[in-house]
Amino acid sequence: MLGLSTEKITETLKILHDPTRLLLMKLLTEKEYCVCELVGMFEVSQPAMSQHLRKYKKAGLVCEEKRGQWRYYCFNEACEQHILVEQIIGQLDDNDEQLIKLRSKAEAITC
Amino acid sequence: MLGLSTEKITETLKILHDPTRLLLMKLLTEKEYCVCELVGMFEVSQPAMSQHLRKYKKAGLVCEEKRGQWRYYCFNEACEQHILVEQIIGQLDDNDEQLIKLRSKAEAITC
DNA sequence: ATGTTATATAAGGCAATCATTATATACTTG
DNA sequence: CAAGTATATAATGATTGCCTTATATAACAT
Repeated sequence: MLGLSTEKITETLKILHDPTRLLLMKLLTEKEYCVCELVGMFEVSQPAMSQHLRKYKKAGLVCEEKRGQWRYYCFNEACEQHILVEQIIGQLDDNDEQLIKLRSKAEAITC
Repeated sequence: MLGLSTEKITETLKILHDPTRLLLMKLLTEKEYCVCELVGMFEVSQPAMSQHLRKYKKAGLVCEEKRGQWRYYCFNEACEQHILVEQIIGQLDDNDEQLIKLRSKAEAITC
């Protein structure tokens, strides 16, 4: 086991220490979402969501796919930090109220 | 497995996203240190170290023991977030240069 | 081509974080 | 008790982070 550098770990924790980004990452490990869905689910502004996603992208945490006028994001399972990320979100209570609400909202959204 | 709340996880990540506090936590899981040792090892000011330790303490991450004029700190293995913390520091490369330097400095310090 | 929708980027403001300087507390030693 | 050492706390200032507003880009529809 080689392990990660201090810098890589702190970079990852800086990204996931935000509640929106922590829950968002949990969802992105389960399936892909397009930006407009995420904006609706989290009730944040479109630029705010876009900036959250940019942080993930800069750290290599997500895959991005453009289809039509939409961009879909999901967790990049091949990233260097994938075990760390999986362990962190694995600590989340699966019955977390916010998570349940987010998932139910997702179903109601059509971009 | 119950899991932790979003707030508890983000609180913990906020504490460990700082490189000094990440490495420091790694050391505190191995053995106890007094504040003056830590100040010498990390080459930070005494108040800065004291404030780092206060953050740990506020989050319940450390045990504190006063012996003589020294205060010794170590990881609180009974804390709610102990698995999360152990997983995060478990990702650290054990041969991390900074870690090796810190440990060798520790031996040279006598308060 | 024009308008509309989806998304990104840039610029600005406010709040949180981190280190520093200064001061306080508490124990120890003479 | 006075001086010294270890530690904590408070106040200030600089930096960073996150959101907002405004604007740009790109795909699609008419």
